[in-house]
Amino acid sequence: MKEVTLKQIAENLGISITTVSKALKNYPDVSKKTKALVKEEAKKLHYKPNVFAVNLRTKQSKTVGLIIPEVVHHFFSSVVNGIIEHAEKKGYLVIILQSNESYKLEQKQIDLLISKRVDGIMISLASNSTDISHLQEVRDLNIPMVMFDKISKLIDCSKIIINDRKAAYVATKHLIDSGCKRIAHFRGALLPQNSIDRFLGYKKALEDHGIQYDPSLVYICERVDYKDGIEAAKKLMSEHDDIDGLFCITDLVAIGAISVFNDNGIKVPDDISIMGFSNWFISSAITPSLSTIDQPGYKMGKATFKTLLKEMKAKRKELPFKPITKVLETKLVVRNSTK
Amino acid sequence: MKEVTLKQIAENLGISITTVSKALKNYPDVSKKTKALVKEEAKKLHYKPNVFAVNLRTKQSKTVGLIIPEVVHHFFSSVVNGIIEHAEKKGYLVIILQSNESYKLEQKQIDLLISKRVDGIMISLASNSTDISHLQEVRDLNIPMVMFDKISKLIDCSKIIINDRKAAYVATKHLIDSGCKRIAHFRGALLPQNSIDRFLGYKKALEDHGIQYDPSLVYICERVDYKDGIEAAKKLMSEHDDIDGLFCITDLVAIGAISVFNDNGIKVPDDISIMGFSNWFISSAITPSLSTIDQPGYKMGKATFKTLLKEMKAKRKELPFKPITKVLETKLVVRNSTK
DNA sequence: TTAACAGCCGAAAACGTTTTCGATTTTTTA
DNA sequence: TAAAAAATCGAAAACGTTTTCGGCTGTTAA
Repeated sequence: MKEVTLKQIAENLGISITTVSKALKNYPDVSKKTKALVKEEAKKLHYKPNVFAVNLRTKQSKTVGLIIPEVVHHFFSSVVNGIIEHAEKKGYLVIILQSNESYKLEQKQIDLLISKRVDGIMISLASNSTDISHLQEVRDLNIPMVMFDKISKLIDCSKIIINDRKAAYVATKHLIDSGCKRIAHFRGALLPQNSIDRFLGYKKALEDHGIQYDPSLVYICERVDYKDGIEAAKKLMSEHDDIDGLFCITDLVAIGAISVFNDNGIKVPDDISIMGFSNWFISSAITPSLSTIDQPGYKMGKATFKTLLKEMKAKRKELPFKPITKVLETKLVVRNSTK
Repeated sequence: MKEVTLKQIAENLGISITTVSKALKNYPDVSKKTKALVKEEAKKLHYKPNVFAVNLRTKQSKTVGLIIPEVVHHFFSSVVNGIIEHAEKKGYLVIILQSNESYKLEQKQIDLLISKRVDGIMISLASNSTDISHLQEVRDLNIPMVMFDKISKLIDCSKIIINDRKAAYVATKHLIDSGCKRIAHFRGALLPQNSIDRFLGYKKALEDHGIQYDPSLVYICERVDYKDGIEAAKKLMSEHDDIDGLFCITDLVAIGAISVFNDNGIKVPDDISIMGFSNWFISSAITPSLSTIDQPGYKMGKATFKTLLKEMKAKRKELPFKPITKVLETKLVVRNSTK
């Protein structure tokens, strides 16, 4: 049971390997008759080109790499969804790696992808990635790369993002518009740009609407998850009793907070209005359903791959490529956790 | 700016390519002195082997394929997590494909993976995959394959599963033990084995405990999601008023049902006890928190890859490999939606 | 009749690695 | 000191494809 190769077909037909190869790829200097013959024989033998040889010869793998902080995560899995669907359509396969929010791992994985010779790399940074020499290496090797969501401004490459600051502004403004006067904010860790930007949007909205910014109303959620939300809410309750609005950096944090309020007889949204962020789909399934900002994960994945594709094409044709930055629209989603 | 190759190193050192190759791989017939020289030079030039050439020569890609019905799904993303983590440790990369529960797509993707010459394939079947000729092809080509969670009994390969029937039995028994007499079941579609097995477990538990099985208490949720849960719950409410227990095929269905009961003044668990299935982590975040069956996604991913690895190793050594079936333990998780 | 040309085909190099096997040198043994 | 054994190296084939370039045939134009 041997592999079917060009050689095999050539021998069967009594012609050269060259002609077989060219016939299968519709080169103009092969007669219609031979083309038909070759194609028929290829089909008969179930010929499939050996990708290993093709890769070696063409110097491309038709494979792209994707690094995300977490796989088990609604937003990122939506991005993955958008990416692999469009990649497959264009004949590319996707290798997925998870940095676990670790800078060290991220660095290793970049090396892995480079040594695997993927045609391009898509990455959303780990929160603690401040050193970016590994990313610079990708640029230096002239490997197409697109960053999305969690990006670094220090690297010159294409970027697909949302305007976190603006979105947070809209979220906070919605709380203000619905009558909230004392609005707390559960923010993320101090370093990640997302966390900073959302905080700044919150602050700006307050200031623009005549509400004094009060640092004691801002709580830090390091891991930005359900438990963080619970703890921050408990702390908030013990330290303040006049809060009527809360903007959380994540739906998950918001859900944690809601559960605390539910347990303590604080009515949402009557006593306190709550905004989440992401529109993780479970936010429509809790009680009360959560008002939030829709973060378009699928679209981001799609745009990320399409941009990478352009860059890969340009590279193959040895054309210059100017990195672009695309800002995707977010949407305010009003449900029952706000008035 | 040329690529660094073995040839390059050989020329620099005035020795042969063969020796360089062997030195880097610690062949015994290279002197310590040359080895040191070669390694030093390799490091100096940042030599990285060309995987394309290695693949061609060794006939393996050190890459495995993974096909799942859905990426944006808590259980499957947990499996993905378990797989890619352990694969990376062993030097394998993972290509992820999503069948979108479509048999047609699944078939194409298998072909894709075959033509990419992955070293092995892991797959959880689409619900409507009854024809399994594409899987048989994988077997025929002697490509290592492991099926997990949604499997087909007709294919002779390794399988990693849970005992759905037993788990459903435990879930239903928990309802019975806590005093429920009239227990409804929101099941999945008619075809998928999971759906059938969970239904059978439910039925068996009733029968074993002297409760008459009543077909009118079983509702079908085609898509097994939140909306299905809502609709089934509404229907249940309109058709029956004596239900005191409900076992749902999925946490998501259960959450949908709970929201309906919440809205209609039906107290959970006082009026009706509810069991989910999966222990999707949001189930601890809703009110009331959901009692459920823990389905070990991460462990399943880990076991799936490890089994595949064994099979790949056996193949390389041309040893026979006897497919195994591993049944992972599930756990009853009691929270506040049951008494 | 010759030159030019189009149409068709194949030899051969190249991609970069791995591995077999034989050659050469050095060391050990008798 | 000669023979045997060990240590070290390299030539070359192989993996299967793509592509350049030149050759051959037969037709057309001058």
